[in-house]
Amino acid sequence: MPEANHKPTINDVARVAGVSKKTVSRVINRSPLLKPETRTKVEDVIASLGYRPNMQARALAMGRNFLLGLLHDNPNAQTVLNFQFGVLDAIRDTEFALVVRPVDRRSPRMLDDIRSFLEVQRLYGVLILPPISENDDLANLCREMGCGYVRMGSAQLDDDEHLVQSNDRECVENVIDHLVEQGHRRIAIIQGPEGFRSAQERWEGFSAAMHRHGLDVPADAIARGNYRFDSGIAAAEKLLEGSFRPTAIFASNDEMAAGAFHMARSRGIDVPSELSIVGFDDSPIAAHIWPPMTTVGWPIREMAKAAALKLIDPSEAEAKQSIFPARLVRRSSVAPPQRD
Amino acid sequence: MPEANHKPTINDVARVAGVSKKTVSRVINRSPLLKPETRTKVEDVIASLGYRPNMQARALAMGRNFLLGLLHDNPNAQTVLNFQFGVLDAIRDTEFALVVRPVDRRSPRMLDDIRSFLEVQRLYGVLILPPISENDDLANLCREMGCGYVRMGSAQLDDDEHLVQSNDRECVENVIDHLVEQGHRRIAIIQGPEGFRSAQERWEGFSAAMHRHGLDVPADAIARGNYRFDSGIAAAEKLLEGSFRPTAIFASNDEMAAGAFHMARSRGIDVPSELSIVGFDDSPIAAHIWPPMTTVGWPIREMAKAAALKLIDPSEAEAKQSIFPARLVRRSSVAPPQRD
DNA sequence: ACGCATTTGGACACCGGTGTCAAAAGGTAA
DNA sequence: TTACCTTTTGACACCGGTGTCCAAATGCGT
Repeated sequence: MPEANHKPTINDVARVAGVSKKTVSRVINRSPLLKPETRTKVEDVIASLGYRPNMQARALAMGRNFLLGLLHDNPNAQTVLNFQFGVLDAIRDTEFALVVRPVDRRSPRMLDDIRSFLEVQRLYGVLILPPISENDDLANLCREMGCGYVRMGSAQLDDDEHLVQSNDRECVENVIDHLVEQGHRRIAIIQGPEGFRSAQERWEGFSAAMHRHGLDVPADAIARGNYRFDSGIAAAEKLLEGSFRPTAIFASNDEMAAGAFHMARSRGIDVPSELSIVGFDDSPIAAHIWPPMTTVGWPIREMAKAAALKLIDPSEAEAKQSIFPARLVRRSSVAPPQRD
Repeated sequence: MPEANHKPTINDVARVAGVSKKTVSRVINRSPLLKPETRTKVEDVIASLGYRPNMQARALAMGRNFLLGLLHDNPNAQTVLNFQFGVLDAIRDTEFALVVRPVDRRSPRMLDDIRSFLEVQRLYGVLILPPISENDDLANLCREMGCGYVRMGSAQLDDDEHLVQSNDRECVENVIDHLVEQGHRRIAIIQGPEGFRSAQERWEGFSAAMHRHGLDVPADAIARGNYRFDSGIAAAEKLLEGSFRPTAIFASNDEMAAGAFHMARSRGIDVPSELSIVGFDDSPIAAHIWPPMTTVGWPIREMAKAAALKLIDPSEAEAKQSIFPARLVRRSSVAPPQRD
């Protein structure tokens, strides 16, 4: 007799369908060696009983949880959030859930902490966000622990590693082209922090484009920040006080660009008539600041979704490495330079 | 003989220590009815073997996972992120992990989706963020599913429900007092969306303070937004075009306040000399916009941490309901009004 | 009709913990 | 010493799935 309101288990399904547990298990796991009519019969019983497999039991038996992990150590919090939404989008309507785990890049115990985390949680796979995605030890750890992983926005790696990135470098070149078209020739850059690949890529794009246009990039035209607002203020101050007298500044992310806005404003310099500024990321601040900021947008949510699907959907996993297009978002922080 | 590099299980520990599985289990679960010397002996073996309990097995046996869930449906994404960091802070150095789950407030299947999510994940407990924390059906569902929960920033509830909130209302009164001290008398408000308790609280604080100061609040002094930037622009436009001619605007959150900045700027109105603006939340935009915005900050990370501890730490759980202090953050978007 | 190769299905052990309950150990009183 | 009670421990079933491996069923050639 069927009990009152007891959650049906695989045994109940098997009993009602007149097959064994294992056969039901095969149906659930889409085993190909089942007679179609058996499959249908079992599926009907599953539906009529409202059976749902117990994830904890599966996790125990398979030694692996139905959880995706998000490993991040990101100075730009907004990016993390967008990334989350992309992953959540990918796993909507699946049995997967998303576990978020911050990583302390500077801690000497970082690897041990993550090892212990992976040991305990037995994740199905992890998505590693920049900049920590550039850490090869971390990637090796994941592999060693038998945990799938996708590295985001990092450099070209072994062919068998999953990677999702965007064409930052090329897009920064487009930014410079745009500024040059507007008539700018003294263009300065606020670089991202040393050792960050994204910062390196953006610098290379800048440098290549400037060179292509035959424009100088003296030391006075270069300042370095750490991707945070305050560092953008300081970097802009250095650039504006130097002898280079830029008519345009490219900042390697929007936060620092906003810092440059701040500095310009506090020195009474009008943006864009006296100084053009371009950022990178198309984060909310870019649209909310005054004047609305021209920046580079990259499809972070789509990238996150693709990364998650690489982990959970074998058919998506075939292309190990994907590149998504970034594009220039034109707003109002760029104008032709004033004549000297 | 001890095997090569096989992860030790509770059986290994029991065998080496010369006790039964169950005794080891008792040690792990801090059962009080163990002889201290037995406990010590087993703990030594655990340490020497480097044993770590398998969470999947525990989850199966106990019908409950060691996961905390974060349920949110929040138009202000930054808040979600801060909240996450607070929770992660609380569960650092524990065996818990954090699962993030967005909720679609407008979907008719919302409750079914969450039910299914809770059924599958068997979370230890969930933290419910505003505004969805105001939904009693959701709270009841959690209780029904045997899942612990803490509601954030909602109203006074049954005494046996966990609740963490801040004194929004009182703090908005302080905002108005501050504006009045500066000499403002025509103060307008941009309300949050209808049906949000936070919006309601902030409105009540505004209204009470205005009344206390004997100041009028005509219809022209009230506009409503939805907590997003664009709605702040529209609301500010309405206020600035009306006959009320406010000298100060209080916006119920920073995003909308930033929209008001935007509108003022696009109409050539200077902030703060011609118009003072105050926001709420102390989100990054408040500090990054020009001029830096006076706003109300509330200790969201501490609140999140407290909420998480209520779920996982019995000693923290005693105080069912906590209130944290919000405070005025003075920056540069408030100045005395110009004479008419 | 029969033997043999190939599907398909099922019994059973196993994953690594926890709960139950009775037995063993220890302590005190008679 | 025995009876009796309390504290501490262990044998065993159980959570709800999956993997192994063998038996039963099916298809096919002769």
